[in-house]
Amino acid sequence: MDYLDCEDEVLHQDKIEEARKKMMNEDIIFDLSNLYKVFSDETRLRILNALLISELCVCDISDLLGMTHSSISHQLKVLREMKLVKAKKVGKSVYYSLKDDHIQKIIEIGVEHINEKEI
Amino acid sequence: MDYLDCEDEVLHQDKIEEARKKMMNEDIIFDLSNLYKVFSDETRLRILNALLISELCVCDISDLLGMTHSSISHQLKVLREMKLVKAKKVGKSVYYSLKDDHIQKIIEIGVEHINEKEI
DNA sequence: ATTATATATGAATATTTGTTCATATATTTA
DNA sequence: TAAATATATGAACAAATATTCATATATAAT
Repeated sequence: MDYLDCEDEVLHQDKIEEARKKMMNEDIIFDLSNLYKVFSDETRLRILNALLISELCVCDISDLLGMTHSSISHQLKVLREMKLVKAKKVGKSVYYSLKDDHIQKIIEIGVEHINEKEI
Repeated sequence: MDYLDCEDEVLHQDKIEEARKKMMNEDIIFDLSNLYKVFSDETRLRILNALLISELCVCDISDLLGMTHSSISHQLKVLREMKLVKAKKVGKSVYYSLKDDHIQKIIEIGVEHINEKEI
């Protein structure tokens, strides 16, 4: 059904071709979307924010955020799978900390954008 | 029900307090989560990626991504609301372009993280 | 004025996802 | 060894969200 299509004269074939050539490949887009998905949840952002300040065990995080251990543990699993945090087991406790400093940078740029937006 | 709680000895009150003091406020966390939500969808990332290369009308983007105008238009609305793109109407067409350069930075850091992860 | 085209949008649907609940596992203590 | 504690996880449920479909609006062309 060509009601979906625009007249040829409307399309900018040169621009479309240029974009087609220069765009990132689909695998990277997929990975990127999954990475940002991690930052799109308030609970995970709060966990990352807390770990940016101090290494913490699951109990600490639950207490700090006022949420159940289960909920926190599920989210920590997501963060582990995305290689954003690392876990260190000591006795019955598991201590979590950030794995690299991209996290801080990503959050900083986000904050910048939000602050500029308000102007 | 205190089965949710840890023994007091397990909690690190000093660290918890420090984190509580230094953490970003909830409004910013909320705004941040909404910003990253935009980047968490492949279609929106592809649109942003295309606009990073060239200004394009809705028809161009639909053609480039092989998706319906409706779908693209819905996503462009999200991008407009988050002030990530701007629209310029010329005749029947609407040309979209990026609103600021945080977008490029956010994507770049994301790509960096993904590349390092694979090592 | 009427028709066609480009874009926008509300509603419905299907999928994804965060939390809860129940339970499992691992470690420590009695 | 048995009981208690810290964490992890599968399944169920509820909420959020991307696309489709139908339709509306705005501009241009006839």
